[in-house]
Amino acid sequence: MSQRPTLKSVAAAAGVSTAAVSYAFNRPGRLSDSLREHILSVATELGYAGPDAAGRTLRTRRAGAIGVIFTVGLRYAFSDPYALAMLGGVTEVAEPARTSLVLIPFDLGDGLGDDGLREGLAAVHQAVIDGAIADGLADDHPAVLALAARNIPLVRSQPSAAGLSVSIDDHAAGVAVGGHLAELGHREVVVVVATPQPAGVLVTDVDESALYAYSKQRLDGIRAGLGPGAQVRVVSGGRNAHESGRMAVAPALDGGRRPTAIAADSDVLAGGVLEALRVRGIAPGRELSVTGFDDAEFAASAGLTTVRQPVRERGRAMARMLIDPGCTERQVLLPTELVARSSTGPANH
Amino acid sequence: MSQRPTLKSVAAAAGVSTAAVSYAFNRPGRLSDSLREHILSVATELGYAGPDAAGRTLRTRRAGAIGVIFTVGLRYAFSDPYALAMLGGVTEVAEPARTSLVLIPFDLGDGLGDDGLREGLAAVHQAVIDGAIADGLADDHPAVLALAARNIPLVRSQPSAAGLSVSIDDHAAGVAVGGHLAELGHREVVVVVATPQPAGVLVTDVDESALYAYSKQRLDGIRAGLGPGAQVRVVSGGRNAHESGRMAVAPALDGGRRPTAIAADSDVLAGGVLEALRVRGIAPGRELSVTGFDDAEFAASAGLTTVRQPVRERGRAMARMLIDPGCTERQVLLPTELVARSSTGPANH
DNA sequence: TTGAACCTGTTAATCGATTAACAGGGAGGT
DNA sequence: ACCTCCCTGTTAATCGATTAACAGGTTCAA
Repeated sequence: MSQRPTLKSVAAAAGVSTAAVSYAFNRPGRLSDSLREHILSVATELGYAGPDAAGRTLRTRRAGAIGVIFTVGLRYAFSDPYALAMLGGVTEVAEPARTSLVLIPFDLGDGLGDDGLREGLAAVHQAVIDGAIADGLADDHPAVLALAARNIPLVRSQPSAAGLSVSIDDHAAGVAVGGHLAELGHREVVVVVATPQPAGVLVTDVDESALYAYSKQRLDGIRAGLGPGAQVRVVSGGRNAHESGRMAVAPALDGGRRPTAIAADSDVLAGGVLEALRVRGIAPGRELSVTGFDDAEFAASAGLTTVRQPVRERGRAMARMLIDPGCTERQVLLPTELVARSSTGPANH
Repeated sequence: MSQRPTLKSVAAAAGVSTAAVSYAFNRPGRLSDSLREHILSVATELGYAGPDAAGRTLRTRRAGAIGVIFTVGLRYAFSDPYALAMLGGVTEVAEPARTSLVLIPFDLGDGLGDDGLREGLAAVHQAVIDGAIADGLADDHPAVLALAARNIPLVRSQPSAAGLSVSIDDHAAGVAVGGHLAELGHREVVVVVATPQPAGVLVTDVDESALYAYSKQRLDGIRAGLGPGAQVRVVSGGRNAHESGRMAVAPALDGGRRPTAIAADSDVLAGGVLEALRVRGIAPGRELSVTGFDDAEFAASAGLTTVRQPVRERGRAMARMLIDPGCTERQVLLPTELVARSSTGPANH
């Protein structure tokens, strides 16, 4: 008696078939007005608010939601300008389509046991979604593999054989940065990247095979753009955050030969680098060149040389692929553009 | 044959019961190692990635996800500092609990027909969640009603008879603002609020019954704090955004008698107000007083008098109520504090 | 008068999984 | 020799809904 009301119990109480109740909620017009009203009134009387979401999703095989997973821990996403712009783009498309956004956490933890891994990916398996977006994760990342194994459409941020993707040419963008620095005469460059570690965990001897996929490509591009003979060191201050960039400056400058340029993997990191330089009284562009990535809002006013990419449009395109049935594109390549500003200058003053 | 594999088909292929397959994935140890491995290998062979989320959710009645709905259109949330701080707090609790966050869009549209309404709330009904958070919406808002009718726990941002809530005393905070202004001698005050309209839609003659619940309370508080005889006008520039605050200044100053203070409903709005004053060459605090709400990060450096509230903690507390089984609190009241800075000063210079 | 077409409502199969209850067989204790 | 307990695996009920197919009754035109 005190059970939660269901379609069935409403039908019983109203003296009709379950089909009728279902129609009353989902297809007004399929029933006579009088019966529909009767059913609806019985429903409210019983405190029945409409068909249960789980039951309906199982039956119709439609969840009305798309999932999103990130490189960055979910709790940091809300302070990461890149992630926010991306999500904003996704929402622009999802909201008018009445589609919910499911932000899915995952935690690979330290225990690498198979079961521990499945545990950390519980939310990825559990998420009730019609499709998913994986941003920044490599194709062989466990969370991406888990998502790909579920037979739902998956949009990646790098082109992947025959799969859906929205990407930029990270390697070419890296070449542009490297080429720009090479033209200015830079031969000693430190690259600052984000890694999955918490912010503030400094890694000077970065294992390049463990880099985020996009970082690796940009790095290779920078090396190619700089040409042979250039010295490139990689430093990380943890996740993609202002603080990480700040922390990375000390090991960049103090260890061994001093670089003439620092190339950061994002504008947020570059912002931290610039701040650290200011504290040390080093003039960006004159004494030391700095580059960023993304062309975030503050980059222009900070005079930061960076690679512009249409982040918001990226989110839109990714969502479109999942939501718009008329969308036939499967692999979108977005343009990038090097924007030279005052934070870069000649290596030999 | 080309069907998506299911628990049943895997069981058939492996020559075992469906129960065995289920246990293989969910309860290692319930089966002998040999059988488990056999099942798992058959599963991978068939391309079966594990139990289907929809089916499992229906059976277990657990979704592993909580929903969030906002006052602000979802696509704006990602640029609203308040919303971001709130979401950040929610995530701090949800992520370690491997719980997904479902951002639910809703659209009341213009057509007020019953069916149109149900249509606009489709995502609210459809969302597969274990509980939900409604922030900023009044108890009688259609989206909140729809959510409340689903028999899942709902956390509101205002105390509501016997329901879960995490709130601040908006009225008292308003009184604090009003009292502060009254002490300084202000008798003509313009209150700037956010309304559901898009940014940039100016409303000078605000219908107070249509205000967001929290706005209404703060407004009443401000009136009470100012005491009898004070003149209060309400202006809105649309949704909670910098731009809205900027737009609101013209009608605030130009219409009729000139106020000596502007009280904004959020720091973001206040930021817009300050900018507009700067353009007009009016000195905040000396010629015209300005107050905000929230104590956002930039408020201190901008010298903005505001009401501090622990937004992040609010998100955490809301999430805890839904996720932590050991959480017994049902109605949490968070503290607020008036922070007087340089943007307010005596009315009679 | 005869169908055709439409309106309403029902029957019953199905979506994909979980888990209490049960049962057979060995191990081990007395 | 007998009883109990543990280990593995199965049976079968159930979670809450959707919808193709069908059927009885009207309506209406020819």
